[in-house]
Amino acid sequence: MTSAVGEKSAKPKYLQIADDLEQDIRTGVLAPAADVPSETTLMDRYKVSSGTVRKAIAELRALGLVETHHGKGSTVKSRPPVTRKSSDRFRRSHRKAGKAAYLAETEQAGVKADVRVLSVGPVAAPAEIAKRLAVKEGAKVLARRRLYFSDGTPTEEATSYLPWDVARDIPELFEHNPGGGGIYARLEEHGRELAEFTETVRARLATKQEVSALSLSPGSPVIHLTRNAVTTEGRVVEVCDTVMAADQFVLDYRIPATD
Amino acid sequence: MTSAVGEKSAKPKYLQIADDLEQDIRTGVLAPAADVPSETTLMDRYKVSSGTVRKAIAELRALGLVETHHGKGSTVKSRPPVTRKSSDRFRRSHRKAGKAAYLAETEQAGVKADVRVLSVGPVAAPAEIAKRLAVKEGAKVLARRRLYFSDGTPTEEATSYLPWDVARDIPELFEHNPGGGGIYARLEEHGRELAEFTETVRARLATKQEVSALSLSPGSPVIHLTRNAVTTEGRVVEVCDTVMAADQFVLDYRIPATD
DNA sequence: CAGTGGTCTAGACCACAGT
DNA sequence: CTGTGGTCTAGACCACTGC
Repeated sequence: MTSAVGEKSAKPKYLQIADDLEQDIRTGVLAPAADVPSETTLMDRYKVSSGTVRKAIAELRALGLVETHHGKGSTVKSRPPVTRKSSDRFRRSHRKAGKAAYLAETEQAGVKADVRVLSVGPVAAPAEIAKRLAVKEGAKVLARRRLYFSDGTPTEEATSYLPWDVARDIPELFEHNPGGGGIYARLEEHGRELAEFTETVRARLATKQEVSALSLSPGSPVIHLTRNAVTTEGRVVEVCDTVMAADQFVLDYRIPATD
Repeated sequence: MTSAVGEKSAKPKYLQIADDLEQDIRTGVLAPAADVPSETTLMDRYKVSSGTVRKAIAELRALGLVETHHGKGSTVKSRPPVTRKSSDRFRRSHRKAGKAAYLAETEQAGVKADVRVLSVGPVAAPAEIAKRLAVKEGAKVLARRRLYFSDGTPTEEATSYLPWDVARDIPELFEHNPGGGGIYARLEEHGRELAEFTETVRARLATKQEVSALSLSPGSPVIHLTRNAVTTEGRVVEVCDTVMAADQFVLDYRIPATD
């Protein structure tokens, strides 16, 4: 008897089934990308009703171990290598060499990176962005929305906001491809010397829009990163709002031990 | 008719009910800490069966809007102010003033902070910790496990690991209370001058152990932060492994624009 | 004790995928 | 078309809370 479930145990059946399947996944009996047994198969195997099997599968989905597709079934998630955002990715020397930040890092991680620019144009500044840029809420700012891919799967959605008076004078910023070194290189070429960046990191569950944009499963966590680019004059000339699939990224920071 | 659900709409009933309740929460009809209507009440109100109501409530739980307690019911989550880990929390001047890092920051956020030291003593170094400390896996290291509370609710579990030869000479590190300024102050008093910290940030869903330790709901996201403390000689004298409830923390970092 | 949520059943019907 | 998952019902019984 391979499946002894429900024998006056403390654990509910659906958790026992989920744990069984989790074992199979972790030990490799169910390899990445393999099909999880269908609901009817599991109903037979464990002598339970559909609702119980469905709850077990839902548990695995919540753990991020499987993904389910209507009409096809559930498959074990593959664990793609994580990209690493080192905190030296904004080195001026990288920009001078014509590399944008995202390329400087994904390249050394051995991942095929890809960007699709979704939109470029004026928008009304949302509240938090306006505050960071020190403009009025709803003021006209330039927004550049883009979607990043690692090895073909979307992993990150980012929107850069620039004050209109800054962006106005830099025609490349209105192009889909802002040129080598990215928008930071263009800003520095036009007299906006960058002194520092500040990043704010939050983690939360993905919204419905993010689930579809990044093709996540509902209930997946995301990292929400908001970055200010500050010039030597102390002006914030760009705010970049980024949402990343949490399982794809590890963020690294260095903090000097100042007095 | 206040509750028009199920009228050949695209949306499943359980989502319509969840959306209804979400509106009530966001508009304040259901205030924080207020009781969500009981399942039987909702079954009556919407003329649906128990399973459908339960799925709606589960949806709200997944969104982090309510929490459910067996035998009592569901209540709207209060949104406690987020603590903010500014990257200047390791300033030597704070240590000299006798403040530990966690106090230096929570104090200025107006939150009642609390620590409980769970254990202090030698352990065998886990793989990743050993690598960071440059010792052999399984080597004896000093571990200090502690649990942090904000306004009475547990929000963060942290374990510090120190190489045995470093910890050995500092008796305060074996006490539950390491004294003013925390363990970093003690390290510096004993000739380990700290030059920098490096932090690695990940986000993921909470494990079962973390769910119970931090009293989260299953499927809640956590921030997993691992910090190295590096001396001027380049030695890593402490690794701190921290798991935080994601909705309680915002991490702030400054990155100078180096060449 | 009554009222709450937690688990589970044995079906039904619908929507989607692939043959 | 068959097989898959997605929604839903109308109950049952159990476990926890608080009076």
